[in-house]
Amino acid sequence: MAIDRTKLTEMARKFKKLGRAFYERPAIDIARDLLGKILVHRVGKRTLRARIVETEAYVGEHDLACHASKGRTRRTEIMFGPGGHAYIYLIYGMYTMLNIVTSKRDDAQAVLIRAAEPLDNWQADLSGPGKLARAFDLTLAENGLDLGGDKLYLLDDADYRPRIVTSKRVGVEYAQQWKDELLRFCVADSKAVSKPRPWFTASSQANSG
DNA sequence: GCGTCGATGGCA
DNA sequence: GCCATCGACGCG
Repeated sequence: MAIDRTKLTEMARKFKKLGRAFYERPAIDIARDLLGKILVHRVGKRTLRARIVETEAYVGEHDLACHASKGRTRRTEIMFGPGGHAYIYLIYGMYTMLNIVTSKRDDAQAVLIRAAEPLDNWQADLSGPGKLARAFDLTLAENGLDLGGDKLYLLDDADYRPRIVTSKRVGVEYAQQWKDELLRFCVADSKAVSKPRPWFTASSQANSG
């Protein structure tokens, strides 16, 4: 059968790999913009793909929830580098968290990828940062990967315009005044968003399906 | 459905 | 001694 040239051109326009210009902006903007984007990890013969539906912004050294607020250490060094790299760290001795380093060199900001909807008929539960990183086979060995490469990267989906809900970040009770900042971003009504779901109150969540 | 608890290891 | 978590367990 003949190659559908029109369709290929359309796909190329719609699903462009995100590059330097996208990443070298503030984390708060990128956290919003990443909703609906497609995360890709090529591991062996497999290509794992999912649509991002939940993120959190960690906005710099002054943000007490941001690891960079501890200053430059071996762990946080990657955050102080240029945007467009993966910051992956171990938490609770058994889970890794995938973050996207944003902004420019010496401005340590990042976006945590918290949940996604699997694509390509991939049956996986990606509703939570630990589950997502595990399913995507992301370990400390992938820390620092350049998202401009062909191993781990993000694709735009130019026509996807989700409705967005903001809420407080999860698990940062220690961060004093920063714990209540609305820096968590979710695709409204996506079933893949992790708990607590920001669009339900405690009681309505108990009464729903 | 909801609260509580413990696993488990890098890092400062 | 902390953790940007998760799943198992007990409750009534």
